[in-house]
Amino acid sequence: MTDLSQTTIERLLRRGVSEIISEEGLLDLLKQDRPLRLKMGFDPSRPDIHLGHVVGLRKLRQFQELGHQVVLIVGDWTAQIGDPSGTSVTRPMLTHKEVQDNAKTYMEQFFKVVDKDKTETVWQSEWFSKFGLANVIELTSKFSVAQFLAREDFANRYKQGKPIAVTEFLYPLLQAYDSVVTKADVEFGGTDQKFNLLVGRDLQGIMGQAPQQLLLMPIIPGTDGIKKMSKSFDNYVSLEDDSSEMFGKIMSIPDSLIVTYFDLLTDVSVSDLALIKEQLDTQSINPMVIKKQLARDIATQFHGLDKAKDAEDNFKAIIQLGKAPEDIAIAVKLIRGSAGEECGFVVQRNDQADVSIDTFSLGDLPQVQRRHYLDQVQEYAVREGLDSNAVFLIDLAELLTQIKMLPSKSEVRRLISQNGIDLNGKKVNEHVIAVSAGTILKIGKRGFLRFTN
RNA sequence: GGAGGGGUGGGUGAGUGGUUUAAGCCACCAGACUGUAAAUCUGGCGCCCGACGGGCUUCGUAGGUUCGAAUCCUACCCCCUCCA
Repeated sequence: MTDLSQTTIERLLRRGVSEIISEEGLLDLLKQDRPLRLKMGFDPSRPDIHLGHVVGLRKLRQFQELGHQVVLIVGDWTAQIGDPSGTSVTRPMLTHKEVQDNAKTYMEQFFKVVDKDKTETVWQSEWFSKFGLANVIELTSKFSVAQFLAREDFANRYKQGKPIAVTEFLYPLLQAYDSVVTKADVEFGGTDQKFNLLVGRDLQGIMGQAPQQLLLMPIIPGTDGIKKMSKSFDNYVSLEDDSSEMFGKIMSIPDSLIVTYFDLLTDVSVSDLALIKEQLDTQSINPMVIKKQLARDIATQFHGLDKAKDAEDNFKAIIQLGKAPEDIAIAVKLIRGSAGEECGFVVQRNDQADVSIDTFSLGDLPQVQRRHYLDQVQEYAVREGLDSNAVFLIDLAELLTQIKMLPSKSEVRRLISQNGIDLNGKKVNEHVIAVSAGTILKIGKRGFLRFTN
């Protein structure tokens, strides 16, 4: 950790950092040549980590590589209050077990990026469970309402007559106290956490500690390219996503986001970054190519190179060429009903119990209808060179809703009328169709189903 | 304790007795096109049906007035603001 060359500083304190408070203070700390205590807290009421969080985690990792120590605080206490920020509804209280489970899930993901060996994990309850009312009063007495109202979003909400819950004042205080207990040197957080982190800095000062320095990370836009990445906007890439999903989601970001993602989420060098930017600006390269590189890079970070490559192949096949994937997760086994002309089927899904369903019977149909369907079967048999015994009639509305691929029969009809369903590459235009073993059904852009016997 | 504002489809938000399955926007889905699951354009977006047509349900909850209600009345539930 002795090497503090200009390039190191540049990488550490510029890239992927939106603000440092104070930069001087932080530089001084770095020069002290001792492992710094880097505080990072999380709220175990939301166990999922997405790429938005990864920006900060990568930064932690970089500090670790210089020998510094991460102090991960499990906010099991504040989680119980539930962060009431925004106008979001008060969350239900979590049970102890839920908090435990969430924390576990969170940490599994956290250590995909951050070095576990250089991390000390502490639980808020270690100190707050002994915290009494007297402590609370003492803590609250150190700050004034005016101080809190100075915070931009509080001020705005106050002006607009929007509610501010009392606990919202308490929340930063508890978080600040964490800094005191853990003797944090630097606290990491998104820019939206600025106020909270500042309170920690102040409190440390008031309590006679050296105030922590703050490293604020930019909030990255989600896959929609507009709103910040967040689970509630459903524009996030979760670390739990499998490689194909991750790859695909990144391919769906608007082109305008490519450089930002490269910058914040990969290790491509500054010069390469400049090159990418140049290529995009001058349109000398298809953005898709670069986006694939991005998707591969990120997928590799979390799933390894092999899986990332598979994901890419998968993407090419399914999305770009519209082919059916190799392993279709849902198989529908065709079975003949007792009356011979009826058809039932068994749905077999990966990792799930088989479900047997009766679907369609010609039995009590009027003659015309009956004729029509039998003709379909005949036609299909001839076309595919099959015996008509091998051809089955399937009611798609029934099938797709039963297996919950689509939410309602109306939805199925809608898709059919919009040419959204393919049978072996041909558009389906009624909901009762003839199929045989081996038939592949494509539902919408990404749903696939395979018939077997 | 007092005064007031409000609860509408996934989100926002119009509509204050009939032409309302309820505007617009966002999100979402499909199609076309492309450079991709980007962008753009077109269409769709409560549920059900032997289905180019038909039926049933929906505006916090429960009742009521009316030929007719998201719109009026009553009760209840919930949210918010201001004053104290």
